[in-house]
Amino acid sequence: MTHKTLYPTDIITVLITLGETSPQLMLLHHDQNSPSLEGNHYSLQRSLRHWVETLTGCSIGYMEQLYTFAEPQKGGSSTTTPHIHITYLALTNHLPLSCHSHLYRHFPWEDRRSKSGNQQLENFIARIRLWADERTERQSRIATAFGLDGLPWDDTRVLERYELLWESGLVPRIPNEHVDANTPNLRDERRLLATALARLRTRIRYSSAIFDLLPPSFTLLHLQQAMETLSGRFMHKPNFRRLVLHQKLVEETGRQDNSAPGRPAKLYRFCPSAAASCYLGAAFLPLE
Amino acid sequence: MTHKTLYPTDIITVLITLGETSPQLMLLHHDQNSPSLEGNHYSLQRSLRHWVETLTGCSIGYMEQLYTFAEPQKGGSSTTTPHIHITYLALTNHLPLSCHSHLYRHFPWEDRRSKSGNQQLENFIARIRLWADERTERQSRIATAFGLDGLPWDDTRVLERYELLWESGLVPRIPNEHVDANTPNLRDERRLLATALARLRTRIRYSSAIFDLLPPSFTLLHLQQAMETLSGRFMHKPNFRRLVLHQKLVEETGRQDNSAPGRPAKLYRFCPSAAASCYLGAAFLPLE
DNA sequence: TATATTATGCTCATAGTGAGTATAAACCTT
DNA sequence: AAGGTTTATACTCACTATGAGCATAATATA
Repeated sequence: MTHKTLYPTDIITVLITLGETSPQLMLLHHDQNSPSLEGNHYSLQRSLRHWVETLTGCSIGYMEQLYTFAEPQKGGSSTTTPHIHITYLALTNHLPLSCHSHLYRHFPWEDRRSKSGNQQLENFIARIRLWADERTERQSRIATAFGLDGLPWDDTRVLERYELLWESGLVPRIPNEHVDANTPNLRDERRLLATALARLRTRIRYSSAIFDLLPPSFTLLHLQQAMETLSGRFMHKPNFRRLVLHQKLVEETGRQDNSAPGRPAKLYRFCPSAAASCYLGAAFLPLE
Repeated sequence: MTHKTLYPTDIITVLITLGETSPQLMLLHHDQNSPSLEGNHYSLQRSLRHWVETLTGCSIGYMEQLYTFAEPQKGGSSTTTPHIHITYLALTNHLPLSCHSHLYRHFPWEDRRSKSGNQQLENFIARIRLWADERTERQSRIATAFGLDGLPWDDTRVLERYELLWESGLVPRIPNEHVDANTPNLRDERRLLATALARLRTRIRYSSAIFDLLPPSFTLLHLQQAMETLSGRFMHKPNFRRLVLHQKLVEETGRQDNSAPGRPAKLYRFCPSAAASCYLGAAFLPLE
């Protein structure tokens, strides 16, 4: 019997909450100092969920495995056994702790609602086209990633965009700052965050995951703004309402929200019975 | 400095080809006996691709990481350090080796084209409803997974279906046979295969991955039958043609296919320029 | 009472889809 | 050579979802 190859492995959870204008995130690093988790994939996610919940005091809704990253150990050559980072995405509607950070601070160009984000994006596109030069391979990657040459902007292509910016040197290759103090030793942490944002945007589009980021009752505008914050795009209000109501995704609570000016909005609650075939990927307003 | 937690880790590649009536698969197990791979996630997939290609003599098209499974080591309790299996999905249009197996042999109920598959599914549904009893939690999982109570059949929910069948005991919990001789020691290998089939069906629906399973030139019927084989459903021929041609996914080669009886069909080739916003998830015929 | 502000409801043109039918081009049989 | 079989390809029609914009309702405030 030969020896098994042993890799240093840790588990990183990207915990997402909804902020005012940006998704908030918190990284939780499960490693050798943490209590050991159950050992099979059925129970691993369950016990990881419990560990995160007790550590942060929040209640996690949607959770899924994101990606497994491998990176060379510090100082080692590229063929020494790499570090393994198994990463998870978790959503919560309330986080008692406050040591989290704005996701769009790391990716301002992913927020197409803001003037500054659009300007930075425009700047990037101009410069990355120079980098691409005449190479058609690069040009077509750029076109699909950034929605050029008649192709539409796809908010879920976060990772493609980040990789192109990284390759072209438009974002610094070695980050000199970290998300928070107890950050894991992932060399390029933004790659993980880009993966998380991409997955998140896919999930809120094709599943009812958005409701795990909202309080139990909400107005349709709250729901719309949550979608807008996460997708980084504005939506058409009447069409968004039609989209949600037509699918019977929500039901009236009978109460109203009087905190805002104007006509008070009805409060709704999520209707899980219609969640199976949920689709919220329409009703976006055109960009620029 | 504390010790890092070390896990025995291997990499399993699920290599998929197109057979006559079923997807074919081959599992490739990269472990301590294999040459070591490059250590970061950029190069890991690249060197894994190269390793698989030289080992099998095929040329891999689409490739992506699937999922990372953890399972307790044999004989160990549930809290000892688990085995880690990092798994990848890879597609090829030609495999010189012949030691592969029919995917639907493991999941006959996933092939809705065959009489026997439909009958087994019907049988399963009847029996799993008894298992669910009055528990609404289980009932709703069953309804979305199997497309009951007015919900549509979703061919990508392979894993949900397999998990329900596993939990209810309708498929044996400990498999007594293996896919091939040099199979990895994954306790429940069918779970990996179900994950692979689910991902595969999603990819051919929303990307141009199907063309990596076809030869360079093909008729529209070849293309349709490839989609039918992988999704396990029949499609509406005129509508499928319209779907493909309208998106300009293919272009004529000028040649014809005279091997089949009847009017000869035009041979087409894939048109990568239109691949960015590829969608082949329509034109399915109704079931039953 | 008038006005601002927001919620909610409605219309209309268009594109995509499901379902079915009609024609075209090959071969085979007699 | 004529007619039939088989498959490819083209077309029609109804319906639904969507994009875009407009109209009305209900509250607060001046």
